[in-house]
Amino acid sequence: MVSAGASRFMGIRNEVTALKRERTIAVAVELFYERGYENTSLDAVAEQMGVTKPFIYAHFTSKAELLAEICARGIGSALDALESVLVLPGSPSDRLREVGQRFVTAVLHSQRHIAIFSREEKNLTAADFTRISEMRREFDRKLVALLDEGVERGEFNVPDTRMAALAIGGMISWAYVWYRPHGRLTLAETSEELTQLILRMVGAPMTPVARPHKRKD
Amino acid sequence: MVSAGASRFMGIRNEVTALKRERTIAVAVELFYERGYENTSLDAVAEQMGVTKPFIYAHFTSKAELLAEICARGIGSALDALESVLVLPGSPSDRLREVGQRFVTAVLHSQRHIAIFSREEKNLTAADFTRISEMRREFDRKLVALLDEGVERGEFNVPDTRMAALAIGGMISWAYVWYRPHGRLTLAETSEELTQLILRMVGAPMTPVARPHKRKD
DNA sequence: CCTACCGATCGGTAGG
DNA sequence: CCTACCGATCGGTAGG
Repeated sequence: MVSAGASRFMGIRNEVTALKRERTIAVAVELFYERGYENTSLDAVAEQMGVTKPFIYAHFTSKAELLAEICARGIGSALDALESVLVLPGSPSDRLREVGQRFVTAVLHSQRHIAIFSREEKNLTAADFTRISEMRREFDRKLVALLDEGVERGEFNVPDTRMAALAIGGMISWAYVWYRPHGRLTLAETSEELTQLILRMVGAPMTPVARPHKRKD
Repeated sequence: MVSAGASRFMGIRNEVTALKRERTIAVAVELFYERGYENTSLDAVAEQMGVTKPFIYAHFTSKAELLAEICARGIGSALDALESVLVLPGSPSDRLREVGQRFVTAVLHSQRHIAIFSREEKNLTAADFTRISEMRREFDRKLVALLDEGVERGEFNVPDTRMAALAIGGMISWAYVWYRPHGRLTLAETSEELTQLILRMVGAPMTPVARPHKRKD
């Protein structure tokens, strides 16, 4: 992924190119999310940016490539969140709690990307779909491994870790459907609640229900 | 919904009409699910049935109506499953267990319908989308009410029943993504496992492998 | 309910 | 990277 932090390694030319790609992707995310991929013409994307279609084709070879980039970022952010925890020390319970927090946060921050991947799967090329699905399977495998470790150490009580991983993944991924940034609960509260539900589901040792309230000691 | 059981109340003419609608819907479900709604022409649907497009327009006013019917059946089957339990006697735990079984079963039987609704939301007319979304909200409200009842009676331990209902709904709905009819687990096994996870998540008693929850803080 | 067709949309590109 | 365009697709319908 091209991030602002990489700028210092790029010439001004590449930097401008990267910026144009980023802007195009950002606009496409918005429109694909609001109207759907097939209901969004590249003319509409270009118009939203104040340019014309060939501008887009200077940076992407096809509409489907733009879609693939968006989907890969969505799944990638969830996978990154998981992997960032797996290198940390701590008990399986501690790490699963941290996974919950980061995974939920990633999904909610990438809400639109995740929604687009969920909806537009059939509009990806076969190669892109395979690649991105592999990322999803990678996520599942690593989550299963964490659950297995917790079971082995006697911290979790789960009869079928593969199914539990799918249940956890689904329960969180589905949040893209109902979460609203200015809804009843903040992102942090939502993340905290869902993490508690995950821990309870796998029978992790109960910590006092950490409601997002200020403690008054 | 028109079912075979209604035949005795219909003339042969209406029965034939109903049959044609059913066949059209069945073929459309298959193709919309496999290729996506926008990638499926009505010519393709008609061809699959050995007829031509005007055959379809004799029974549906538009492609979007066909889509709406499919989506409504998917959500309707989940809602029916929930409502069929709410009229039964029994403790909240008993009924939640039954909801788990029936809801999972309904989702997996309607897997393709649920997938199509999840993906094609943006292709529904505004009116259809509102109507079907209302069914989904109805589902959530009724599940929240059941959880609330369990909390009041001290059977469940859930800090936020609205979020728990969304988590349960999501975890099960998501099964359309990964469930495979001839996969590792049968439908009954999948249903049983997921139901156990639900019960554990809300702190319901009697889970065979449950541990006592510490409630001091 | 078929044949035949229309009108609109749109991804992609030639030419400059 | 713009203007201008092409070619294909497809929802929907007239006419019989």
